[in-house]
Amino acid sequence: MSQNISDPAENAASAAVLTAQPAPAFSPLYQQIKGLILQSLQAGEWKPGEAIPSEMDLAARFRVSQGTVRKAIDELAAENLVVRRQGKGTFVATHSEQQVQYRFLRLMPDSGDLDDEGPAQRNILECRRVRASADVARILALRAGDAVMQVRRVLSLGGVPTILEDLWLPGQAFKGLTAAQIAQYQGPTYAMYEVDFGVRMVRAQEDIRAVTPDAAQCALLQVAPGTPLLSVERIAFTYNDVPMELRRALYRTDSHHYRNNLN
Amino acid sequence: MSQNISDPAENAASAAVLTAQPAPAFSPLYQQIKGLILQSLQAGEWKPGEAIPSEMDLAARFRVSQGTVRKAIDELAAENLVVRRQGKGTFVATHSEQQVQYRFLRLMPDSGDLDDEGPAQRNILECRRVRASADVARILALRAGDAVMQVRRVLSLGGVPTILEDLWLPGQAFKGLTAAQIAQYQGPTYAMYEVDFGVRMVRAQEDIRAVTPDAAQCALLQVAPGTPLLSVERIAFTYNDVPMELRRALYRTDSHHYRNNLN
DNA sequence: CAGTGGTCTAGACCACACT
DNA sequence: GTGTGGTCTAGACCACTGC
Repeated sequence: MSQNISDPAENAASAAVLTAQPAPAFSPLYQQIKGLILQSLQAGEWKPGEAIPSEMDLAARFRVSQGTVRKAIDELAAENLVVRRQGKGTFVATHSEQQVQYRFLRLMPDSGDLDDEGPAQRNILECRRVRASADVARILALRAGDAVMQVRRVLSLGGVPTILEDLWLPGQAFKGLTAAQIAQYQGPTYAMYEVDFGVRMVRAQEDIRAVTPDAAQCALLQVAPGTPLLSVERIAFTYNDVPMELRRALYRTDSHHYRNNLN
Repeated sequence: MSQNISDPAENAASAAVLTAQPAPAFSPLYQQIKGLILQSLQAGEWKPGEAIPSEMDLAARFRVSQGTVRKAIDELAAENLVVRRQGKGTFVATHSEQQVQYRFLRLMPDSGDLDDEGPAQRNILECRRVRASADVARILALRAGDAVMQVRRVLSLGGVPTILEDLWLPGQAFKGLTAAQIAQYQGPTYAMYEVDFGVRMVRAQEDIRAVTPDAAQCALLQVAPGTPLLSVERIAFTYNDVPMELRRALYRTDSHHYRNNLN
């Protein structure tokens, strides 16, 4: 089959691929299916934690074979957008109820496991609406001066203040965010974003440096002046690579380390 | 088909899965095929850069359908052990001739690309045979006191000394390694391991910290005393998760940063 | 038991590379 | 053209979950 497909569930213009002239823009059927499922995820047709239709149902809906739907879902699962559970169904991935509680946190205790230290204790120092500086605006794809929510907090692991981080969130999408909301929420902050703001983080990128903290930072992390810290700048993205959060954090690495697996 | 498979190319005992009692140890056919291909890779039946037999050939050899072989190879490709090239064949992955020259190096210039800075200039300070300390032995799965090769070098990017690293390699496998060999080899050091020692690194793990270098380290990297540096401890593994190299490196992060993508 | 995802097969056809 | 990997289909059966 060499034609493109559209979602019968949509009555408007087809979401098919062939657009302009230059390239034939050949795209395998399963990629098109993947795109359509992605649109439904993005549009919130199925909420995080919910099951999406069975492979047979989707195959019928898109008028393709089950195998083609399967390959599309395989890729979505590989990208952690969806989780397959044999015998039960395929579910929209969520930062809640996930085995790995902190999916994007690569900090590990030098011995033992993160879970041994109990849940991270959050100390919110600040949560206010501010105007985006030039660089924050650039990273979040906003205009300088646009409203952003800024949060500053200290995370303690095993009772020791270990992470000092500033978060910036687009003011539009995160209107009404409060310090209490962040402090009280059980589980990952990214799970709260899903529940309270309908924003689901899908991937992130971190840039890491070694830095010397200033006096204020030393005080907050209770380290001696001159102690080197890990500077971690994280940009988190929703669907379609839209940046939705900037974090600038300092990690103590005296009893923890940043673990990265390379393949 | 619910039985296990063995490689007709081997006349000895089957490599099948069923071993002990407790679990039926059910393993899909394609996993068994994957294991058999893995054994051949490990045994050097096909060398890095060479093509492995076509899917049809492998299907015939293992007496399964092409689709089953395909799924096995899909996983091997996902783990970067082989590379598929449409119209040409499937090739054993290699650290040479790979698009990404430095597969395990996550250091990026703050602006531009690593390639803009030209090839890294290697300055070998030391290359000698020593006895493994307790911690080096533990990491490399040797006994304390076993012979290891130790290398110390400085890598300069764009003319600036940026990485100071010590390498430890099992003395057995890397007998005869010389400073000249490391210095002269064009391309990644991991490519040299393949060519000169038949050792292929398959994955790695890095533990990262922020540290303050001592006077000697400052001198070698030409930084002021007190400059914070990134400490990167990397363990590189061959097939079967056997550790074959330990690197302890210091990265300058004044004009570069460590980039990590999280999914 | 029915429904879900997971495996396996066999065959057809397409896209790409080399010759 | 021939041979390679890549896509798509249709159908059978297996493994797991929950009613």
